[in-house]
Amino acid sequence: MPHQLIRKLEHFVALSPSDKEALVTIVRRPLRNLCKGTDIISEGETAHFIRILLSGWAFRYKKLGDGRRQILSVVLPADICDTNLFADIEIDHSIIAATPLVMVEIPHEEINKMVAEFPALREALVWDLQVSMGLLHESIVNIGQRNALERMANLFCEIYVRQQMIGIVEGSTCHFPLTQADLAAVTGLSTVHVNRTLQEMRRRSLISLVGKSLRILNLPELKSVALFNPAFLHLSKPAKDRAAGIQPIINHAAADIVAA
Amino acid sequence: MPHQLIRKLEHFVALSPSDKEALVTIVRRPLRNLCKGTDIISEGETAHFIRILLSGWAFRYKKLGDGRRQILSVVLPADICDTNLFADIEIDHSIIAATPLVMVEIPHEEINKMVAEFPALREALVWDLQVSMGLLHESIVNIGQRNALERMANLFCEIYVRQQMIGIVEGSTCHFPLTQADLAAVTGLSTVHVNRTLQEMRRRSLISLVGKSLRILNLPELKSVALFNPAFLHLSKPAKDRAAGIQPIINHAAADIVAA
DNA sequence: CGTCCCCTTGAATGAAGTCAATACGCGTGG
DNA sequence: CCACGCGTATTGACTTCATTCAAGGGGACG
Repeated sequence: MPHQLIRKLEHFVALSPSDKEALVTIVRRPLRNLCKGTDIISEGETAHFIRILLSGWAFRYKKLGDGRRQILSVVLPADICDTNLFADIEIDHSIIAATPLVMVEIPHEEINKMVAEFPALREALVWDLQVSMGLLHESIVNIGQRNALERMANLFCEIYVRQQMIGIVEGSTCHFPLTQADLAAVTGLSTVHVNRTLQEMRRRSLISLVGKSLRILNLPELKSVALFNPAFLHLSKPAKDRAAGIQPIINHAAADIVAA
Repeated sequence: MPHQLIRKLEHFVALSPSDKEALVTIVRRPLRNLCKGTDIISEGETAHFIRILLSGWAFRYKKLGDGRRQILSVVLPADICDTNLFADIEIDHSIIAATPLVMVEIPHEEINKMVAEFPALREALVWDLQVSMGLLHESIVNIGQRNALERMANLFCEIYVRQQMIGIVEGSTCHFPLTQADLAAVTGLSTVHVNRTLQEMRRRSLISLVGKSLRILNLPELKSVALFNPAFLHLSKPAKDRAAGIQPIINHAAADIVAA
């Protein structure tokens, strides 16, 4: 499982074997298994550790006083649930398991020890946090400016590319366990309209979504419909590093991701 | 000017006189004056320092390929423009001066030196960053779930409370230099609908907005219409500290803010 | 005095929401 | 093996909220 985390972080910063070793070591601890629907963190709690998702999906969300709910972002395997990496802090939102999931909890003091010894890992984690913020930015633009079709297209692009970063897509197909009601809560649309928009996307042969499996039928067209912009992935700097020959293998992977 | 920054940070963490002194010292450097409409940072640039707004307002925004623009957040005096405090990183959005403004640029190395010597300041800055993320969360909920009236009401609450935190409101009145077109770009509405919603708010005697001045006529009602939730301000922990008697003066100020 | 920007207004249009009924699996248990 | 229930997906008809288009008004400023 830590392979996915390593794979993701290597998109940001080159990691030495000892960096990776440190990462594997710190993740080797009791796992927590949660059922779908369980709260991982609730608004108002104080986090004393960072939680890393090893498998399964989760939702970061907030509720309005009258019960309306908005999903802020989708948390995928190898993602860090907490927005503060190095210190205890109270959180302003909740996270709930969208599927059964496995995670580890690492106390801040251990993270701090680790990054003190392995500066590349600090850099990688900070970079990862910037990507999380970038996702929030994209989400605001998405909901504020894009119409239903563009919004959904953009979401599918985002999820697909993020899964590509951790190496769990197979060709044009990836896992996608969300219901239409989930999609509605992510995009700020109604379930009915999500349903109709999905039909429109199928009619246009952009995607197929059966069971829990998403297949991108026409990625260039999907990206174009979505006005998709992968800038939030913050890949360029390490892409440059790699272009200089530091990590040719990853370079190739990054090229896949940013390519149209 | 640094008073406002100190005042804001004291809402998060108690600062000693030497902490404050360090803050004043680091801010004492050449000021940059920018005209309204000038870009402070553009998407794709790499930030080598953090920029602190001393006076004036700015917009954090992203553009879609076809020109549509969404404002991600409003940057107020005493706010930090950059989302990465301690290291150079490429940014995924732009910031533009919404009014004429004054700011300082502090190299990351100096910030790092400062927080190494004054840990309370590190804690305060990290806390401030969490509030920025909280604002993004609120913004997603706002645009995704609230209707036009609720959205605008929420925005006015947010701006009012944030200005209260830096001590620049006078009674129920505060500065508000945005045009209706700006409001539209923040809320994801059209300018026409912003105009009509403002009329509705005036009709209901919630606010008055003349010139560049916002007056809250009925704060409880405005908060209730907005389903306003100040949790994103992350005030509770230090509020508890202060309740323990550490900083009675600020305690009082915090009480003002969180009070209905 | 004209120009530009911002605000305001009306009318028509359109995108998305709501309501309500129906259909489809799928697992459970009789 | 079938009946039942439950969550999820689909559909139609209608409503509503918000956008678009277009025009007019007011004030600041050169």
